[in-house]
Amino acid sequence: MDHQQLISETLETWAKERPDLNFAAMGIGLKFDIIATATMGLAAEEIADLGINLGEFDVLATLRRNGKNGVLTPTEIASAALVSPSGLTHRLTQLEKMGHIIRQNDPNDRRSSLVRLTPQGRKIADQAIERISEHATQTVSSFSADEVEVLNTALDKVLAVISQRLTPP
Amino acid sequence: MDHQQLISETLETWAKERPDLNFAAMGIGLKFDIIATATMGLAAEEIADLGINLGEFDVLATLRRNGKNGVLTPTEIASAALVSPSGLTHRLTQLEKMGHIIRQNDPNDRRSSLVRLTPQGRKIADQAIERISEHATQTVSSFSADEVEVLNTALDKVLAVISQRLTPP
DNA sequence: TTCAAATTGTTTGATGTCAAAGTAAATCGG
DNA sequence: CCGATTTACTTTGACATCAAACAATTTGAA
Repeated sequence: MDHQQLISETLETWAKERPDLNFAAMGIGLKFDIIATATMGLAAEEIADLGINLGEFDVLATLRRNGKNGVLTPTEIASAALVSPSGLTHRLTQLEKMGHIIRQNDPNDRRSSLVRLTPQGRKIADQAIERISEHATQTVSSFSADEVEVLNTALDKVLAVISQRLTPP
Repeated sequence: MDHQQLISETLETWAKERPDLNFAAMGIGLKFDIIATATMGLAAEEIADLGINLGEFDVLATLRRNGKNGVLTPTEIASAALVSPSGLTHRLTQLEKMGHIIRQNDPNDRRSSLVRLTPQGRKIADQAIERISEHATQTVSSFSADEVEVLNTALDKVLAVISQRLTPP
């Protein structure tokens, strides 16, 4: 059974068992989840043979995007990559083992450290972003410019609502 | 920094570092991921005090939706809940400990078993679906009927494309 | 009938994540 | 200047998940 069928069947059977409830909105949430899971899974496959997963890519990308130096503190990376401090420590340890980053002492703050992208790490980041952006472009290649805009607008509106909900009024 | 800002900043800095690539489509994927993560996180919070997580809810829901008996085999549940066999075993073990389901022998196939929702499990499933559907409805309550339809249409189109990609041509 | 192949569910081992506790250092109020 | 608080990162412990190996059983073809 494919995903669309799974979703519609879920909504239909729920409607039958609980006709007192409204499942239209829940269906939207379900679609988001399935799309996001599939999209991220495909992106992960694109870079798997580079030896990194999406979380590690996110760290490399954050450093790579950050302009000329490719140097950030763990705290800066963690907030940009939406990962917990402990999660980041693990990612950095892995990336350091692979030689994609190095950890240096921060001369201005001995609690902190400086995470620096190595030339090798930069190369991997570039290969990964090429593949990921290209794959994403392919995925929506059947959409017209109008459709892409409609989609983006809708997503932005949902994002705005979600942000409100995350920061309770 | 909020999510929308994080996304736009990510796309802008990438565009600056790699002007040779196109990041519009990747931004859409990023939005999907952030929306889905937030939505699922909020849904999980809604049911946390019932003592179950979203994965366990999915199992209870699958049984609850399944009509009169509330009985399915593990294989049937796994395919409906998009979980691996080993992941399902763990969920069933937890739910059995809580008294929400029981595992019985399948009289027709001794390799298999029958998973049955207990009255208590049914009650939890009903409470959970009430909260989750209501919360989802609230989330899109600021959308017009038209906007909801536009969103659903767009999501269906994305789902269709994703399904193709998952089953390579 | 018989035995190889397929199916069903569990176990095992590994991974990636987070929350909370821990360690070390910087900051700030008195 | 000094002690309490805050900040920065790591360590520890717990958890959910998956893939692969496994054990038990059924199916199906010769």
